Amino acid sequence: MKINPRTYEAYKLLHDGILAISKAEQQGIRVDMEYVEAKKIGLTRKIDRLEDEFKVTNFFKHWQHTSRGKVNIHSNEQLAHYIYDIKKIKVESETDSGQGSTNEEALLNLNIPELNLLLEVRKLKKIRDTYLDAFAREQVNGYIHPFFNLHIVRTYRSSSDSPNFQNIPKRDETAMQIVRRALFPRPGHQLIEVDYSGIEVRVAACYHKDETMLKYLRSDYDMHGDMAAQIFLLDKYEKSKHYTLRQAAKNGFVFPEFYGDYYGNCAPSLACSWGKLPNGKWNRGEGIEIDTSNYTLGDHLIAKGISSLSQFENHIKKIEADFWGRRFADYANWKDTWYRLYQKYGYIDLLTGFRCSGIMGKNDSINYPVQGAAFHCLLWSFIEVSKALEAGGFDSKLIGQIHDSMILDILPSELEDVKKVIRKITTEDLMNAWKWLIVPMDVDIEACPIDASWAEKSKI
DNA sequence: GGAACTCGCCAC
DNA sequence: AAACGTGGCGAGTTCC
Repeated sequence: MKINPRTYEAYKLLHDGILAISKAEQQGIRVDMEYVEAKKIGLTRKIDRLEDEFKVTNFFKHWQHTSRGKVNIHSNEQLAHYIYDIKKIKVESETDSGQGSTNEEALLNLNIPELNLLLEVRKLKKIRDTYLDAFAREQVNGYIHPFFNLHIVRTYRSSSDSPNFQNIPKRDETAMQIVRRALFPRPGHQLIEVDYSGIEVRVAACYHKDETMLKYLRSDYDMHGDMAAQIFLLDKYEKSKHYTLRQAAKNGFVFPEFYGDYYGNCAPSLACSWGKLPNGKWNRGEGIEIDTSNYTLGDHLIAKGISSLSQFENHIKKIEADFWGRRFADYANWKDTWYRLYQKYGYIDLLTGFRCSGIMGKNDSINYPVQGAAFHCLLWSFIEVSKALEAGGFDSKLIGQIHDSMILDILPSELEDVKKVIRKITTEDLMNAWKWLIVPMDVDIEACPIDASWAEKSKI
């Protein structure tokens, strides 16, 4: 049987990939079990205290009083029934199945102070029961060996389990500190993480080849800064003053739009992050300062003639039209063409030789090939780094991977050499291996001090 | 008593 | 016309 060379190349990537990954899995990550056990006890104490505090509130007493059986304060079904059926509070947001929502956002919107206790308990239980328990359960002789699967995900990305090493808390400072404090390198070593910067945006550009996007990616021009200026009506974007707004533009508009979201979702979520008053006007007193004075974003937008959410939504609608109609018109055209091709043939082919078939919506057909090929850049690099470390007789080892990054356990005296090896592979060698990569690639490297936990990672 | 479901929440 | 992509996992719950 004749095999398409592209298919063979894809097969080979998974074959070499799983070999490199299995070596990392064997290596494992050290866990401080004394710390884990002590922390679990501490968290349990805190959780018990918060639960006791909750159980003497009028809110709980009424909930229990109106309930047939014994209330389980961790049952969202019971909570939703009490809030929306018994207390008859209007449902503002629903779950996928159409029930009244009890997630954090929904509960905060109810403005019931007692519920903050429940939310705090949820956070602590998540840390204890999902992360610390998993480390304790999965560790063997003080090391966990997370699995990294290449055969699960529809997009040909990876997944991880037992324990999942790809969703360790990072953004929430408290959760991050508690959980990452449990993970260590081998004695005398240090942990480092190497991640590709903006890899999905770059890989997407290799599909659509949008002229404006290529310019952004091949130069120092700042796409998110430009979008911040447009969205927040700044005369001139200045990194020192407007960095928060740049983050808001990036995470509240640009990325959601790339994933297929639209202004109807983006505008309200952008707006609520700096405080919209109940009457729909901007809150003058609070919000993000856009310069060093007390002049807030609310003040600024009102001055620019946007004083209500509906005006802001209309503003974002226009920006979206400009975003896809003018700024990234080639990109938008590619999305249409690409989806039509899927509809015609029933499958899509990735730049890395993989084929996705099955039922897909438009967003799926656009996102799958990007997500998959972006991960394959990481996987290719992971394989090459694994081979290079072995061939070079290094004692530094790969220990894991998180979609666009690799994590290593480093012998400090090898750090500089390992960094050189990695930089060459991830930038030069990858570009040479895959000619479809038409924009430069770049990696950020973060490191922990010697013998320090993974909570102490910082840019180097 | 386990499979399968919903919901919430962690990551990229 | 529709409207954010991919996972893993714990707890509660229901089904068989």
